[in-house]
Amino acid sequence: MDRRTSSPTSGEALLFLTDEQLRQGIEAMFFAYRGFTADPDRILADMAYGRAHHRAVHFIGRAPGTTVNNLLNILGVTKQSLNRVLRTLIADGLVESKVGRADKRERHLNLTLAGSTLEQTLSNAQRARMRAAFRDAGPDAVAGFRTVLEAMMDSEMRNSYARLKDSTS
Amino acid sequence: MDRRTSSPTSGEALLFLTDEQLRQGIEAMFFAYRGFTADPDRILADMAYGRAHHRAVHFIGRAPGTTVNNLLNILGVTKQSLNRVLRTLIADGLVESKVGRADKRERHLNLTLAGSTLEQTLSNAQRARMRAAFRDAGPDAVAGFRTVLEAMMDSEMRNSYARLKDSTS
DNA sequence: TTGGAGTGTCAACAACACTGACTTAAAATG
DNA sequence: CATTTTAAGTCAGTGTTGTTGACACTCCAA
Repeated sequence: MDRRTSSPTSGEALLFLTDEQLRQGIEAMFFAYRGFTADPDRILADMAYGRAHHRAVHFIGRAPGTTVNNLLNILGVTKQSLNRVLRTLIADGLVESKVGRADKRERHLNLTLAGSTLEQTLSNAQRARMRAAFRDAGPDAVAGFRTVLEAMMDSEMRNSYARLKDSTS
Repeated sequence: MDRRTSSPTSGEALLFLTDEQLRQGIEAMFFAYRGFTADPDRILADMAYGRAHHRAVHFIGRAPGTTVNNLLNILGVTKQSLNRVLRTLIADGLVESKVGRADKRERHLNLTLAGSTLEQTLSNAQRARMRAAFRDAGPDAVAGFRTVLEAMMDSEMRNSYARLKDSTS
């Protein structure tokens, strides 16, 4: 109905919060995410792997030696779902699982050389698009992009994100 | 191509294009998209519908009277996949399909009252999060957010996005 | 020693995507 | 007018990724 339903009393300052602006933001997220995953998906389509494998390989590469439980929290899926993916990755020699030293119940996950190669291939494809987008948009836009995305996360996800971010900064 | 790289010696100006910065952008997209879909997903989980129904209802509401083919292009799925979703939505009385006047091969899709209600419910949930994120981040960050997302889209998606954007601006 | 945590596995199922093949109807084209 | 193309719908089969629920095993800690 009315596009500027946000708050008629707040004046010009909040025009970026109208329903129409929000809807455009929503649609931008939808279309951009498709681009975001398109390149790795194309590579994976030729293999017996999917997006879930990409995610697992990405975060194992990012946090070497991580435990299954930690990965579970980052990925936000059930252990059964992750296990199916991990099993194939381990069977295919892309990931190795080592029993923990301190706590032998835990399994520590690492990429093998082959796993690291796959991770690089996928990352390079995804980074190329991100780099082009960042370059076209410029540093100020990139800062805003990150700020909004961070504000959009659930708080647990924001914690995971911050932990990963700080681990290599 | 290169709008920002006019300083060929790179240096400070391109620090936002390091692999580490790109990786953080990638992870921000991943975590944020989870938040982005979380609220509507929770609502849909209690019904017999999923994310695909949400998307269909969203874009039919956004472009009333759209044809099946147009929706197909926007959503980027096969007609079999879309048809499965549309069939249930039509059967449940949320969407109505009318034979085209000019071209009788086409079907024009519109939300019924019930469909519009569902769309509002889902949109409100998703907009609430987007609004909070936008408000926290501020107008400049939002502008940057939109700029980067647009640069990340495939060109066909960018066209769809622009067409929708202009249709209500 | 008992209870609980971390892990792994089996089975069943659902959502959502895909391909391929086919039909119907209508429009467009020669 | 005959042929081809387009729009939509359908049937059948398949694959990936997610879910529950149930159960076993190992190990840590009270």
